[in-house]
Amino acid sequence: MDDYGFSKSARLLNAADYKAVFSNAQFRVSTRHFLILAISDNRSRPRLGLVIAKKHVPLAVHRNRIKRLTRDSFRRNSQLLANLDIVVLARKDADKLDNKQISETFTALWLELDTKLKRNAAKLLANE
RNA sequence: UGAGUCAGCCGGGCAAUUGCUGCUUUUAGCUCUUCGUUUACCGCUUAUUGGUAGUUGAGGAAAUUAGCAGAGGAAAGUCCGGGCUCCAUAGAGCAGGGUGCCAGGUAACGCCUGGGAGGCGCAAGCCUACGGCUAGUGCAGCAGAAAUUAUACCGCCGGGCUACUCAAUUUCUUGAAGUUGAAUGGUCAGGUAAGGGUGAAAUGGUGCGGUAAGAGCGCACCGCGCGACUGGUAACAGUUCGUGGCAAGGUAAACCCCACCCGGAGCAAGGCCAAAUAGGAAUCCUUUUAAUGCUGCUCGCAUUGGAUUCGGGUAGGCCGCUAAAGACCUGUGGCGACACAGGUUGUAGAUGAAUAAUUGUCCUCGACAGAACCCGGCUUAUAGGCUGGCUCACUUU
RNA sequence: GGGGCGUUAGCUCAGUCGGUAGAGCAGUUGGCUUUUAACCAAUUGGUCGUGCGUUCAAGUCGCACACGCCCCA
Repeated sequence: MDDYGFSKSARLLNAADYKAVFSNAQFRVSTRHFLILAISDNRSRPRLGLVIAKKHVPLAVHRNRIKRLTRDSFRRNSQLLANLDIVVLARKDADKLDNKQISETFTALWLELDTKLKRNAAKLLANE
């Protein structure tokens, strides 16, 4: 698990995968510009899906930019995210941020997600 | 040098590290899987055949090695045209829609080129839905006398009748009556279209003659219509000739007429494989009505009915999917758009959707903006920069 | 990606054939009522999405652009 690749096995591929995440999201973290939903799975690797609505980011160029930056941040931090299926949604004015701000935002969000995940695991252990 | 105008081109560069997609390629035969071969075991049957594990052959997926390629001039809007696919082989008529000076180019176009006409500009040059209201029908508020084969309200003009005033003159006794003329007013029947606050628009313009006053009523010049002639393929043009006193207002991005063009849907088209699920599906043959579909309608065509056979099909996957009316160079023809011939080159193909991120560095400090079946146009957005032609102004020689 | 529709007062909508744009609700003022609501009367409010064009005249006709909505797997 020391590669930083982002191939098809690391993406959500069809409508069923997305539906699973939306309908029973276990973890939610967000900022003013982004919302992250996630569920834990028994896979060996994390998977990412992106939902960048045209309504919130009107220009195709900006949508593509946000997706690229999100993927890049995801693959750099994939060790943190163990076996999660993650969906990232863009909110309004997400296109107003520059590249550096987006990268920083995601790094922070991954960390927050990681702490939530660990707390959850600890809780499960305590219950047992 | 400055201002302008037209045409063409570029659309951050370089390096390092880490990534993505496609194609080709390397490796281990460790993982999964499809089809075939064959061995053993198990179950079942008249025969077949099915399952599990292994041998071996071919292929695929994923991984791995290396290499190559990887957004635009608008990729955009979807405003037109074409290819391609299905609907019948794309058919007939009506309806409907589009185009609209002429000629040419093109696969085609609402595009482009050349020409004509009109308009703008000192000029280079630019702009124009630019057929027909002397085929028909309709429309024009308010204002104005009048809004359409013009009309006659005011005004102007002479005439008849009449009222009154003035002047001249006749008759007879101071005064009165009559006649004639002039001015003014009223009235009657006419003549006029020069002038008349209006209005977007008022039925040729200027001058002279003419007249009671006026008027293309007549004449000259200008303008306009029609015909001929000449030039031009044509639109159209003319210091040309003849003819008409002028009759013909606006609106067709009003209905409409004329000429030419258009079948419908769209890659979410359409085809193939195929969990789930539901009971039909495919092929052949046949016929009347009805229903549905092919476009709004009519004609016309197809399907539902019977027989034979066993596959059909949603999620998902694959094909369609990129070599093309291609790009570049040279030559020939043409004013040109473009065409033809020869040569060179091989240039994204994603699918929750690739072409990027970070750092360094340089400069002029980087605009508008992201392919989704493919082309030809148009339109709209766009920081800054480069090249060439032409025009005007100024300066110098 | 493709196809279709819309934009008029604060809100919901009319506007036929081009001729100075209306209705209902809401708002304001007055009346009625002890007061409020209801009711009655009067009244305010419009760059007709934006621009260019055709026309004497454009909400209406033509073109371009902007924004919003719906449908097709």
